[in-house]
Amino acid sequence: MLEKTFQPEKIESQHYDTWEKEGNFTAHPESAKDPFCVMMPPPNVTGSLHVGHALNATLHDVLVRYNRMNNKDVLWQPGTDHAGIATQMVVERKLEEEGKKRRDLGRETFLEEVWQWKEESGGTIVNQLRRLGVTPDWGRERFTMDEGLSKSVLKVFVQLYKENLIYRDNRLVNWDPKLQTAVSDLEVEHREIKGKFYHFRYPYEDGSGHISIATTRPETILGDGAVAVHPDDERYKHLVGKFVVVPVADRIIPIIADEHVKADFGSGAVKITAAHDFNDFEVYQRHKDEGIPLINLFTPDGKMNENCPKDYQGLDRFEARKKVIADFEDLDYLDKVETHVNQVPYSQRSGVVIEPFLTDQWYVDAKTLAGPALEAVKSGKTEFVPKQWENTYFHWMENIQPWCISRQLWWGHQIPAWYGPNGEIYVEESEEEALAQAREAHGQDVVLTRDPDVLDTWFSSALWPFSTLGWPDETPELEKYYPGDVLITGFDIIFFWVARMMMMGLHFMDEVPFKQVYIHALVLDSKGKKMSKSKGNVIDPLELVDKYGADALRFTLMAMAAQGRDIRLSEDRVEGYRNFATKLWNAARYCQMNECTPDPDFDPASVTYTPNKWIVSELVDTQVAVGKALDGYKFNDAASLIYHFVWGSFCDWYLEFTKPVLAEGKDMADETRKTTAWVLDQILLLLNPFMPFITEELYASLAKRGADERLISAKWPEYPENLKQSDSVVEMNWLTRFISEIRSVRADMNVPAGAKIELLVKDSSYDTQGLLVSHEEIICRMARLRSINLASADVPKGSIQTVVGEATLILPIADIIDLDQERARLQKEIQKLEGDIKKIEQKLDNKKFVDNAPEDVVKEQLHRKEEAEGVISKLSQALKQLEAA
RNA sequence: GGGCGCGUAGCUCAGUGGGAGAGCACUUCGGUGACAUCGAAGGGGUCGUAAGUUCAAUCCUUACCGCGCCCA
Repeated sequence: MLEKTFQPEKIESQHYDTWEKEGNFTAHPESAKDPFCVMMPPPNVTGSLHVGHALNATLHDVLVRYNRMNNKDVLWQPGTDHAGIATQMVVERKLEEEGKKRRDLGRETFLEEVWQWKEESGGTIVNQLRRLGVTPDWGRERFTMDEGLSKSVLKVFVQLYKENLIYRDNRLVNWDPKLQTAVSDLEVEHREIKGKFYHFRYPYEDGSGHISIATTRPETILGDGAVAVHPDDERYKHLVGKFVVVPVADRIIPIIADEHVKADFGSGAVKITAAHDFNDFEVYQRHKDEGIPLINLFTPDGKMNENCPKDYQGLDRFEARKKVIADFEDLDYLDKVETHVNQVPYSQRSGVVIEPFLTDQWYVDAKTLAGPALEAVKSGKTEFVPKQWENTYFHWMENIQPWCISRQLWWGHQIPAWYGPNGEIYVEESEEEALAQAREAHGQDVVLTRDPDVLDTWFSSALWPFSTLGWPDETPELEKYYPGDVLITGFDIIFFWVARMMMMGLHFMDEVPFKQVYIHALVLDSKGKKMSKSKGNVIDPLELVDKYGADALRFTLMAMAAQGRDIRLSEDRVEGYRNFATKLWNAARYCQMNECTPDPDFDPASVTYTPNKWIVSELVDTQVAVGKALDGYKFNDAASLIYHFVWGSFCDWYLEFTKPVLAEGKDMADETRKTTAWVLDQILLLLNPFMPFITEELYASLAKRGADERLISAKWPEYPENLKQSDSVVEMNWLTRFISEIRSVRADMNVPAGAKIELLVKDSSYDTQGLLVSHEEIICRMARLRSINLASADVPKGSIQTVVGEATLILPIADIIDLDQERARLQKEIQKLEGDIKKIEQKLDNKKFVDNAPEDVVKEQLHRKEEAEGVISKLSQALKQLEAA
């Protein structure tokens, strides 16, 4: 016998181990089955599981289990990425605690430390994922730094270089002075900061006066190369071509005209510091010939360098700012200071203010690669779900910038570029090849130095859809599983990852990496705020698993995964779906107690008892709708359909219908037992992708099955068409309405819940009388009646009356009820119906409605009107009798 | 500033060109051989505002108000 409640913690790990041990997660490239392939977005190897991962993994798992049951050869490719910056930071911090510094250890020793850390701690998130019951092919787990993937990275880099799609360039990058590396545009967070707007005066070289400029970054004045004004600005037109002296820096710079200057902002004159501002750099490029210097002021760690006046050198950039202001004030060139809100770039990685910095870096010609990637989505080869995300993708791709792929780190794929004695570059997959090339060029052996930088982590992630399948080797996996079916991820990495996989996939495989991209929600806290450690509103998915079970968490996430809307997760919902699991568990317990055991020879098409026919029909409807929902990634619809079928149709009604039959061993008892058992089995099948643990446990508990017969390897049910019997649906709809109506008036009239009362039925049709006979026991039991009798024209005084269809229901309980209350109830009911009729009549009186609306809509309104009038007439009669009493 | 999305019951959210829905919360009743992590019944909404299209708008269009996110 099953326990009274479901205790997830007792069975979860055991089932998981069994599934895995039996090889259920394994892909079979050699099999003849059609493939279904999804790629896990590789989490950071430093990461630990948050709710976003839980949502992503559950979405994958539901689809994966569903497709497995649909006889697909499923590959769910798992793995982690090496997270260059994050991992290096973690290990550096750990070394610091031991009093060691990265640079003291040297590159090789440091990397050994990182690898060691990865071996010990890198598996955290992967193990946490297992707690959710998700089933990727763990045997194929990959890591972006492992041998095969590193080989792919080398090949891609070299090939792109040789195709002129990777090049070296000297331009401004987002520089993180703390980490001392370039970071991606996408890793820069613009924060609105209340700062100061400093207005300074620059005197004209000829001593004829001064021009005012304003800046939020006074320290960059030391590197000013020009003052720019708008060419049409009447105030300044005559000054263009003049020179000004930059105070403190003591440099003479030109006044230039550029259309991008906003005349109405500040004084209308702006300083141009080309080496320290992206906009200024663009101005500089337009005016290179006008003698504008390009002066870099900083050292890589954000201090003032040798290009600054002596007394500035070595100062931190923020100290320098204060000093510039003070020096201007001393010289009386400080006009005024305003408070000002401006956008300040911060590094997401280190949290310090980003510095636009002029350096040599490696770039991918993203614009060229973006062409086919853009076209593939436009032509529908790859399709976003929901579709609106395509606009985000298009916008990004159409405005794509050169992709800076070099990082000044040690942890990552070291760039395969070697520099010769004359600074010439050899890009090859190995040092030997580079040396050979150099030997050829020089006619003798030369010493080469390898570029010390590593590649952006996303460079290797971009190759994930084919590098994990063995590329560049021509493997059976690559042949079978590329392109993948669907990529499931959050919108926040459309740029980082999706776009780049599209570019690389198309360039190297000549085919899109996946046919669909399902963009899922962000998981927010219950107040709609992003979860973050600093806000302290992080919900730990594993705590929820401990408290409510993995199934409850999974089901909650699926029930809330409506397309195009973020998820506000609250514990109440998880608790609610835990209750759902308990409900199912107890329904199974009922089946077990009543010996409803699955019969392999049972044919659901053969049932004759109407409730059995009905539940089978309802099940068929549910199965069809769930399949449709899943095929369209409507996970919330699928979850809700199963929920309502199980709780509403099966538990609340069907099992109650079976009670009289089973308790008293009626003719239909055997059929009903088999039907109940069969439907429960079908529920377990349909629910399995969502709640794998409880369903697997119940499946094993409810029948003797083969040793390896498990839901994880079962077939998704499909039913023949003849299982649906709509006459049973009509009949059961009548029955549930009939029972509900009696319950409702009983409660309204405060009839004690335990009181068994008599029911009289008047004006019933021949059909209804038949139904009353067939379902007498069920009605009596569920509506708590003593007896059901047909009434003559005389209604006992002081009865409650109500209407179902053509029949009037009479509950003669004058001794229990309050007649005034009953009068009021009837009046209220009549009023409501009259209101309905009025609305309908308004429509029907409108000639345009009758002429234009589809015929069935008009008919329906007529029908509704007649029905309401029928009920009113009966209720009015009841009211009259009451008045007479 | 540009783009996208969202305003539906107290809360969290589904949904639809033709009778407003769910879960939770709330109220009343219930200790009945599956289940109190439960059952039965009930209250509660001019579907953000205004105009337009339509026979008909919560749904389509436009504007506005409020909120969120992304990009500059």
